[in-house]
Amino acid sequence: MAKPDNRNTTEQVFLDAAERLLVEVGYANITTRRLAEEAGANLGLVHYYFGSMEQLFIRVLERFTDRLIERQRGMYAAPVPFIEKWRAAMGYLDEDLGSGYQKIWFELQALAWNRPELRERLAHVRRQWVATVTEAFGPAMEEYGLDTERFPVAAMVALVATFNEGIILDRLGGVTEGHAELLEMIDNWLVSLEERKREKNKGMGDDHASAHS
Amino acid sequence: MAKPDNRNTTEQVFLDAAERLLVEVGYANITTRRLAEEAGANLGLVHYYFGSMEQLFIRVLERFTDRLIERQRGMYAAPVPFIEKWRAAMGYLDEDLGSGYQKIWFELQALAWNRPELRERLAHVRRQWVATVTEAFGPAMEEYGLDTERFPVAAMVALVATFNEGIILDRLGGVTEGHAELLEMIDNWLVSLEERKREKNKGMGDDHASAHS
DNA sequence: CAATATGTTAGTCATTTGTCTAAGTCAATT
DNA sequence: AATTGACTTAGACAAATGACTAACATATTG
Repeated sequence: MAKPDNRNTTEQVFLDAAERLLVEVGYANITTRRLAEEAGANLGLVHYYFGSMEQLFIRVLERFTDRLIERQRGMYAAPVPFIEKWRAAMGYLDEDLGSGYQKIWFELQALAWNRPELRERLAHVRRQWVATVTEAFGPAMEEYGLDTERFPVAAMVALVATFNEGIILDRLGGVTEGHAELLEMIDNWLVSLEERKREKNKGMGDDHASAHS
Repeated sequence: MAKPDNRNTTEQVFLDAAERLLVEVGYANITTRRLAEEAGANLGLVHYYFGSMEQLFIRVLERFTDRLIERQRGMYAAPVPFIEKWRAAMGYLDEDLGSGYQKIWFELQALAWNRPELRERLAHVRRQWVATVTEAFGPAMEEYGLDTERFPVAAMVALVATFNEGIILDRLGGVTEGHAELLEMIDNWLVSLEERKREKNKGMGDDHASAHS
């Protein structure tokens, strides 16, 4: 298959094929032969590169989660207003559905429910995700003047994390009812918070707002 | 196995065994032989009663969702204050985790991602769930004096539905961080809404509040 | 060029899989 | 007690599975 390059290439070909099959048929229906066929490679190579299907799935998970965290970090670290980060994040909901990212992600989760080894890594990813979002939420909530006594940052982050997962789960099941209303409600709320913030800033010296353009 | 009773008994024995295996090993690791062993029944009976594993899973899903919807309906139809319904619903989050209900439920969902036939039924259950919750939320939000223009009932129901699913998903992966804070935040909020309601009622004639005890 | 490490192929192996059948058991009805 | 029908059993079958190996090809290095 991948003659010109080093060992890494064929390995990636297998991981790519595995991701495609996760989208198409789910983890339970992936066999060594099916994987080899999808990768356009020989059956024996699966054993040569990964040793077993179990190890292959671990590699798929590692590569996938690395990319996921990197993207998440990049998005929230960008120097743009919070509402734009939010909209970018919500945009991924649609984008990732079409690309099959979410199917891969949730197939790996379902696989991990029955493999303690994988669960550990999943939990780790989730912790990094929460940490990243928390870093963005803390300052944003302060800017917006939200009462973090009544609405702790940890609670808000947990709310966002869970309802995001729920939305994805719904969509994988073909359900979209209520999603648009929900996202619109939140967006409207953020817009009102932005407006309130701007008025407040104006109240105590508007040199900050006007000095920019 | 189940000699004394009619055909129904052995069938239920298989369905019970299937649920137990869904909890223990997941749908992907259930084979006809393993199922028969778990049920303490003969291998051939699987074919006799269900024809195939596919059909068996359909029966498991049907029985399970029927019970789920019935419970949900009963809970929200009870003539108690909304906050009590809410607390009962949140109580199920812990209860169902211990009993394995959530594992069964999500294994069936994961199975359905790759079986259009099952997806249909899942979506149907979800619609009934939303309908039931909406019936309880509409009146409650009105009582609490929430602005349903800014916070549409459909959006709030979708929020609750999705974050619930997300919490369950987290817990199946062994993650519980932030959940307590989130549930506490919501509970506090509901308590404050209850108080506000009581004060408002007092303001416009307190015969309603005092005439009770 | 020879030697060596790396990558690939075709094919084998023992198990396990889902499905199906023919023979058997047993209780209720006639 | 014989017959009927529902229920159960042991066993068989082809097909598919994961794991593995010995031989071959290729590229890299000395």
